[in-house]
Amino acid sequence: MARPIAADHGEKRRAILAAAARLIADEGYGGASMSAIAAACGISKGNIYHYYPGKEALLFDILDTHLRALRDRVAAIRHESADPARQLRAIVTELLLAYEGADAEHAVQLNAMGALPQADQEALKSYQRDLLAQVRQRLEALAPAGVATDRGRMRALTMSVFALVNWHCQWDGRADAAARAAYGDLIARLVVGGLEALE
Amino acid sequence: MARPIAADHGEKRRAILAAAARLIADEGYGGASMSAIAAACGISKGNIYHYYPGKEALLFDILDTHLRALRDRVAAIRHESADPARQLRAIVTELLLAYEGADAEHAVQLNAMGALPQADQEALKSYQRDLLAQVRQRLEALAPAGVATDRGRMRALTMSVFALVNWHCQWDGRADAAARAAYGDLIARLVVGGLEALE
DNA sequence: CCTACCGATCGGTAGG
DNA sequence: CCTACCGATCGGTAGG
Repeated sequence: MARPIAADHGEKRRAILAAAARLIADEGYGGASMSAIAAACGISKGNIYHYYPGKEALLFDILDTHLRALRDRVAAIRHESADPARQLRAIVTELLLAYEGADAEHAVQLNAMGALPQADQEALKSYQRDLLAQVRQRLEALAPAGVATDRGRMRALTMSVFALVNWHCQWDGRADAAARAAYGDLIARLVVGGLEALE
Repeated sequence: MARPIAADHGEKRRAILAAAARLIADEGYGGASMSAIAAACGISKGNIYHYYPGKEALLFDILDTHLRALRDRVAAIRHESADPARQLRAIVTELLLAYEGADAEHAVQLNAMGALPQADQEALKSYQRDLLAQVRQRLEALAPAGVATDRGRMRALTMSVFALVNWHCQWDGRADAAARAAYGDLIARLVVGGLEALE
């Protein structure tokens, strides 16, 4: 009879993923060695290769898991208001809250995604496109008519919202949930108020 | 008699710096080898150690040169108007224009500055503080009274402006000068309009 | 014949 | 300004 998969298989896999994210965030992809990742988990380096065929697969799984979770969290928001300004605030706040406890994964996205082959990067960018669409949709509803139909400016505005959200960890990575919600509110006000000021 | 410094010493040093910035931007600090940097310059690896005592010194010089140039450019702006909104636009546009042709150095700042010892990072952050002060000063003049005296919110707003400026290369790194000026204008309008909407 | 690991070491390459 | 190397460590895999 075949031996069953160890009961802690999934748990250990998650531990490897978390340790790898932390080390790659701190040391970069090239600077984080498989040995160091293994040591951080209290296992042998060889043992990692039972869970992942190689270092690149580990990096991909970190980003795939992280970005899919972000997309799913934002897609699952039950908007309590039809007001696009409130919906925008709900989305950016949800992202800021999701980054709490995922700062390592977020840093890996910013500084190590380029280490993946182009095809893998494309697969990950589809999650990002879903997120961008959620934001752009609300911005289009909020923008003055002349701006909402300007594809170039709508792209710039959508990217600007992600700039604000994604940069937050750079200057307030240790913010608690209340501070994140307050910044989400600030971002939403800034963008909604700013949009009205565009011609 | 001591041998004079080669006529092309400075030129070669700059070539090493530019090649190192490009490779560290693309591969990360750990992934960019001294051999690869040397090969990109058409010199031997050992020759780099004639110009720099080590890899870290190279990284520091990339960032020191880049950030000092940014600070000096912004400090040298001759503001043609006393209007803080126009001054803010001039500052963010100057930064966006300075990033043109310095995308590698900018990327190194974002993804490899953490590889330096804390003391070196502090030295570099003093340039960043100068830049932040230039922006914060204008935001304080523009913000409603209740906001301008709120240190936490002023910090968040200042960091938000840098989020917008520093994130630009992520989605439009190949923008020409006109596109950069247009985005600087958009950022300034968004922030100035948004500030007025805060209580 | 399977999975789950270990200690040891592979061929190459890193920074210096 | 190069070749030739060093101690160590890299990502990845062997036998048991």
